[in-house]
Amino acid sequence: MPVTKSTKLKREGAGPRSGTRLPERRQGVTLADVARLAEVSEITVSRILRNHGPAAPATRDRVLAAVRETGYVPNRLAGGLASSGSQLVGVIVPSLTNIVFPEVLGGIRAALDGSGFQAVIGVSDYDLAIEEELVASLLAWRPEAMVIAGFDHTPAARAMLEGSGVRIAEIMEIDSTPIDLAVGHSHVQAGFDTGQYLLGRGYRRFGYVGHDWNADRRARLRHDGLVAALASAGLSLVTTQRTEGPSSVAAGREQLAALLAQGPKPDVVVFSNDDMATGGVFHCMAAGLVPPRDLALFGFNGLDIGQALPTPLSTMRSNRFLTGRTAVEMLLAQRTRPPQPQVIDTGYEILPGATA
Amino acid sequence: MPVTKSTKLKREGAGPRSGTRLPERRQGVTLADVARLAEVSEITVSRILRNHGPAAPATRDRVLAAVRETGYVPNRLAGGLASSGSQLVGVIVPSLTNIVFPEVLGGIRAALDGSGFQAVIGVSDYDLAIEEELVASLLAWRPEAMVIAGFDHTPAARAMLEGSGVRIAEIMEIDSTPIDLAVGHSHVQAGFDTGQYLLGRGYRRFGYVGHDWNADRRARLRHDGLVAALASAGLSLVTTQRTEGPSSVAAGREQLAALLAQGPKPDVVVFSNDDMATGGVFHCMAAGLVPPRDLALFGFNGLDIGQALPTPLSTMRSNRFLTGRTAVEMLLAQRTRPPQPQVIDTGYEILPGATA
DNA sequence: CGCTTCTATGTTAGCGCTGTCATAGTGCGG
DNA sequence: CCGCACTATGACAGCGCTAACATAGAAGCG
Repeated sequence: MPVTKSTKLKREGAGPRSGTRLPERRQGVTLADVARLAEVSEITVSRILRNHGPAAPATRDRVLAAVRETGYVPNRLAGGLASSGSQLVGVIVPSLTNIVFPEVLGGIRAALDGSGFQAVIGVSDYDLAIEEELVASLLAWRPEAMVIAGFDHTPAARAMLEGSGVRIAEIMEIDSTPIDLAVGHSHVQAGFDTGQYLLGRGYRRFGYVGHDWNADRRARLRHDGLVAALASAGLSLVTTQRTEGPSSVAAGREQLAALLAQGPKPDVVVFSNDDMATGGVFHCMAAGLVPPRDLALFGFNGLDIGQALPTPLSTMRSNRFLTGRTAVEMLLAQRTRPPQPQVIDTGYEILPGATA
Repeated sequence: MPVTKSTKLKREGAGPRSGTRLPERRQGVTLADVARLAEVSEITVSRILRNHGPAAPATRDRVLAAVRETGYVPNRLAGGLASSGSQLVGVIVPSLTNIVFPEVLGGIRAALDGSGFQAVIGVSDYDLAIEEELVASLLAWRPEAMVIAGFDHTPAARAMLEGSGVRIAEIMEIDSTPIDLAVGHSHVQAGFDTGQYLLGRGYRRFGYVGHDWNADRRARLRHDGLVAALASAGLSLVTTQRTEGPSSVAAGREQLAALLAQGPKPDVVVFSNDDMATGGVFHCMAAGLVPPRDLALFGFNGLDIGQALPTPLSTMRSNRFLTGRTAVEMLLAQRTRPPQPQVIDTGYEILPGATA
């Protein structure tokens, strides 16, 4: 066999590269370098590294040795371009500091595990303009699929998503019609069920403590569902308190204090989520109020922190991990969009706890 | 206005080789399509889209209109390949569910904002083998820089990082010599200072509650620093409790209960971090112990949750956001590795709180 | 023993974009 | 008017890799 077959132009020159001998781990080792060292063609190296197509054990060993010796790291940009497939899944979430999103990402990573795909994460900070930029930016990497939290997108972002042709999962809610696939649960229904549950427990004077509705539209949907449940019993919220900022334990504490300092006294307060509700529990502790005797509290999400409280929080658990995993599993199982948008309900359950 | 304009020109000639004229990629507007529509060359479109080189206003308008009409999204794989620059920064963190890492990512994103660079995040789950895979995988995208938490890497991962030639920031600790740049603070010193501080407050019978040291080596460094401070006062830990699992509020609660149920009674317990310490506070609340009167508690990190507690946690605040931001700023400011490894201390401060 | 079927490897032709150098057009001073 | 410095645009050659199509032996087979 022809040993020194230089298919392409040989790159001679006083550059930082040296002969094909010493294992000098340098940036700029290419397939051609490995192929030359192993005395095979580039495509053979490529095939062996990807476990694609047949290969003689002896050749394989020689190639792998050459890879090790040169410290070769494949260039995915080139690989993706050549095969028009990036092995990437784009993910856009509004936040990473709200623990529910890292949990979703955990599910996504679990589904991706062993698939050879990798997630590229974008964080929109609850800002649709940033989300639009992220959509463009991630689409530019030609992902095989996209996962994006929520249904709220700018028209441009929606157009890009639709026009991209890649499979799209809109997750965390199912109260609207998705572009392609929705995985999550109904927040309106969750809010409604919360109301029904608490009415069933005998509460009648409902208070609400929430955070920014513009950013967290899902929190508003739950609120609306709650109000609907109350309305169906001829009731309405007796008092409401809402911060313009994001949800946090500190905000929940402050907002409950503010709520109780003014206006009618509720017998139960529903919080926009567990972070806020945990803050509410802290306020009660500091103020000497014992839930649910003096005041009942109810959250949403079913976070670990709420369940580790001295008095476990009464709340509703959503399946974040399952949502992320299911979304990616469905996306990878069927690489083309179905004729009709699909919706998967990952559900939720009430955690009775001891605060309501 | 997602009007249904004939965005993607329908291409026929589905034959395997339809000359070099009409591209009939299933789905994908390319520069060539835009160029044809705008009646300019591809390079002109490329230059205008990148704001690179001169362009007549009329041409620019025509090109931008064509881009809009076709819904063109640049292919970054191709762009990166051609210019050998991906505009990517690889980031590897051990976890996203531990809030400190999203906070670091916040700092990284802040530094990246407006730079045109994008972060690609890998999560190692505190597993060095996974970290090694991630290093290879991220390096394959030819990032301009890498940020990685900690100094602990497999030999192979270290070799890849060193050999890649790209700038590397090892963050969150500075107790070892970095490959290139370290940004963070000394955990040994933090542990030592914790000990000194508590000794100064009069505590003498120290207990320790921790979590998995194999995964979280930095927690161990703090422990070691604490022990050193005690030793310098002729003391040692009177009792220790450690879970094999990760840190969590629930684990902290259980471990403190276990610690108090057996062996000598401490007058202060130092926790491996704020999550664990918060669990400790919860245990005290449930057990009727009032800190610091009955038992003092001390954490690490300075998380919001600890400060929102009815009794704010005594702890040490580290600057996660600053660490992430500083690391990326330094990396981008100087694109080649300095002759000597650099170390930046982002420090910490004691939050007195009210539990110790 | 001619012919099909594998297996192992190579050759060719781009993937979509950008760096580099070349080429027209333009205003302007001398 | 010529040369000069620009400005605006284009032609061309790859970046590093892989799909698709060869090719050449080695079996398999009736």
